[in-house]
Amino acid sequence: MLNPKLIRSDIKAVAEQLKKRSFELDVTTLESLENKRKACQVESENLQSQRNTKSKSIGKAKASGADIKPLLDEVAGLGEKLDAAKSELAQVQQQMDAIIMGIPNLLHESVPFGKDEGDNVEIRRWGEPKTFDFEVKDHVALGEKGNVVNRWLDFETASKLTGSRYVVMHGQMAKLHRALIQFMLDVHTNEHGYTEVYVPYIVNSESLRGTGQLPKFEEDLFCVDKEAGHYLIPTAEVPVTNIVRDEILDASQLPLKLTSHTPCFRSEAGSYGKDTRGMIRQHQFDKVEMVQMVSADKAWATLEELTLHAEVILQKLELPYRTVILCSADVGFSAAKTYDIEVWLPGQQAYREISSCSCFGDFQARRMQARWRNPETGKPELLNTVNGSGLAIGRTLVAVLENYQQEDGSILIPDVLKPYMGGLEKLS
RNA sequence: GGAAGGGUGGCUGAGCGGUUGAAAGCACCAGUCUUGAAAACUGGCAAGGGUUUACGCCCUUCGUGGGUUCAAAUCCCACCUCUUCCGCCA
Repeated sequence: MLNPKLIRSDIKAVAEQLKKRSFELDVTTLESLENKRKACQVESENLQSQRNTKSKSIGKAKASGADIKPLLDEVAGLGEKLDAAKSELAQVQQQMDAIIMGIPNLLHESVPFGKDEGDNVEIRRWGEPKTFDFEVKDHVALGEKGNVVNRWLDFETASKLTGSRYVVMHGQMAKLHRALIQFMLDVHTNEHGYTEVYVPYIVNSESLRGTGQLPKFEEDLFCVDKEAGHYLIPTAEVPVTNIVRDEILDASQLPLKLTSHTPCFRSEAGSYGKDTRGMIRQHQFDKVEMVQMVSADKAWATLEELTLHAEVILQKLELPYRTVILCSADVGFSAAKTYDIEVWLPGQQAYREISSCSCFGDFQARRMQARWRNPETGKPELLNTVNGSGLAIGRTLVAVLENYQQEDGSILIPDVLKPYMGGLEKLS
């Protein structure tokens, strides 16, 4: 949520900035609502104030034994007028809130302008895509060996159990998947200073509002209980970030660096034809997430730092990747700036997103009322939130399979994962 | 699932129809004392919003939403949530 004061005081500038992400702000509607709001609020506060003083004087009169009847007569019609004014104000405010909650975050000035994802800009590259002297297979082909009770990657059985876009993993493949999780959590907690957290995989709608998934993107979510407003998490970002909702942190608690492994659930509505083959786009996938809550002055540096934390994982796994900055058309609703990290997939001969690291400024914090107390002023200030995948487990598994494949279809285990695989050298 | 008791400011915790936005304590900030620190003492200290050039003035907020009343932290109803006990069960 943008600062309502900013919208009020300089709506033209806000509208201008939003144009960069092709968002048309309805300035006329907003301005007229704002005028109405002002009038309504002054009106209802005046009435409220009148009633308060009169009620107080009744109390005093009663205490001193005076006759309160004339005073009661004075207040007679006030209540109804007040109710009317209040409900009008509430209506106006509701309309404004609905608009304001639907406005995306302002982009950081360093975000390049673009029309679509093709305009994202590569900013660095690490590692060389390996050349193979045999015909490479993609992960689906590599995972095919075996049968219904031991196939490495079994999409058919998963669709029997549930439907499309799920997977069953068996044996060493399931273990490798788990090894990746352990490895990433260990790196982030031991080397990058994050604290591991375990969180619910189902959250309420307030949490989803806090991080910005609701009200605008409900169709992307799996709802498990409409009445209770409970949804499966689309990312650990939601429960982890909302830990600080309605809290005022002490300066000594910053930066708050949390990491969490969770499954993620996405309906993938609107991506019907996309990535239907294999594990790239699933309704359920695991992810290790990094989240940092920091003071405003640290936000941008934190984004750089956190992005490197994600890159370190790929470096340790010796997987070639590149980092791109998302252009204005591709940055998500709540983010002010986003780096995507794309890993090289020999099976696709392409770099594919494996992590997305974003700085949200105070956009999420304002929705969540997540603050910290600045000792210099003694006043609470909104936190800034930064988060990123470190990394998506399923896609990392795909990358390991495809990059470490051998001609005979076996898979070498990356050195850093061997300790997690009981010293195993390769999957075969 | 049944029973009982709670949810109040950054935290602990009083208040249970009317100068209570809310006692007290802790924490925090400033000062006195001290070579310095601690202790002690003195003072300050909620958040959000409106309005004003400004001092200020005003409104809202005691889990959430309704209701009663001129007036609600305080009474009534519903819901959420926490604790304890019983039952059931990973």
